[in-house]
Amino acid sequence: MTTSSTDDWLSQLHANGYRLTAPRRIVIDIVAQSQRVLSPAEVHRLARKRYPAIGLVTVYRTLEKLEELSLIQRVHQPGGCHAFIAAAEGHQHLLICQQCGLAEYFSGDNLDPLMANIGRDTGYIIKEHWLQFFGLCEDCRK
Amino acid sequence: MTTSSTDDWLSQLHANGYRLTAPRRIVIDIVAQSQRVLSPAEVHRLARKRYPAIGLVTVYRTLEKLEELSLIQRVHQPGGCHAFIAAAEGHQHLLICQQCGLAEYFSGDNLDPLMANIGRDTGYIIKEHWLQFFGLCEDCRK
DNA sequence: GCCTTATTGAAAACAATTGTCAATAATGGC
DNA sequence: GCCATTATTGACAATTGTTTTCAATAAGGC
Ligand SMILES: [Mn+2]
Ligand SMILES: [Mn+2]
Ligand SMILES: [Zn+2]
Ligand SMILES: [Zn+2]
Repeated sequence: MTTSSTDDWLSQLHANGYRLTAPRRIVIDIVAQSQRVLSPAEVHRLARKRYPAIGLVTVYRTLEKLEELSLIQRVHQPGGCHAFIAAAEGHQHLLICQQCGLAEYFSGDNLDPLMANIGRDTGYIIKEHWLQFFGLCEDCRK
Repeated sequence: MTTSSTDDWLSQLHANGYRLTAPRRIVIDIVAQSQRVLSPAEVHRLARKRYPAIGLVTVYRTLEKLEELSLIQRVHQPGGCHAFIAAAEGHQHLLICQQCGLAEYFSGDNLDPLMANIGRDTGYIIKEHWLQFFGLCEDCRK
């Protein structure tokens, strides 16, 4: 429980007037260090290994604050939309392993011309876009 | 309750051994004719205007069958992922109005080179992609 | 260290969805 | 058209995921 992003998140929470408690530190460390998307229930399961008394409600409340501070983002998948992962710096998109949830950010989509065309053709003002790739990570390809 | 796609969906249900009942016909007509994404509760509200006795459960069950036959697809949005809309023919993506839910399909993304790059760089086998645009439709721009 | 007040965990409340079941009605065969 | 079979319906209960309530606890500024 002592790497860069964990401490950074803790500082940001503290800077926003939130208190740094033991259960909160653990939830934050788990999510900040995870390379894969995690649901609240999964975070809870992992957190209990380190702090058996922690309640699922505390996990929800901590995730809520992290999302509010844009430190994490919700991840939508065909199977459900209840997972979270550390937010990207800047504009990036996710590539997610369908098997294990391992996630990587990428950038470099070139959607502006397409959005311009579609906007013109449909009369919509396009404000936002979602792009996500799904596949199998190196390990899960076997 | 008598346009092309409605009748087509009814035939397909029938062809798959499902019975054509009054409540089912109404749910199907509502979803088949809708230009905007609808949640189960919204479908239920609309359906009750035509068939007051219809239960929400019947709406869920009908949507389930329509999804199973790939006649509708679930729509994910920042605010929630419980909406449905008529499925696209072929590979297309959605542009959705953030205000009223009016939806249009588009195609023409050119993501193959990007997917090839990302796949090579990360070691993932990319199997699927999601792309969605969000904005304001002509009416909702005021 | 002390005091204020945010935070915690347990339990209850909510909301969305799914399962159970007896009554009803669609369908295919006659 | 009429019947028997059996899928479907709606009311209600059960689940699941999430939020609220509340008294007890413990951060953190002083
Ligand atoms: Mn982009
Ligand atoms: Mn595409
Ligand atoms: Zn994997
Ligand atoms: Zn609109």
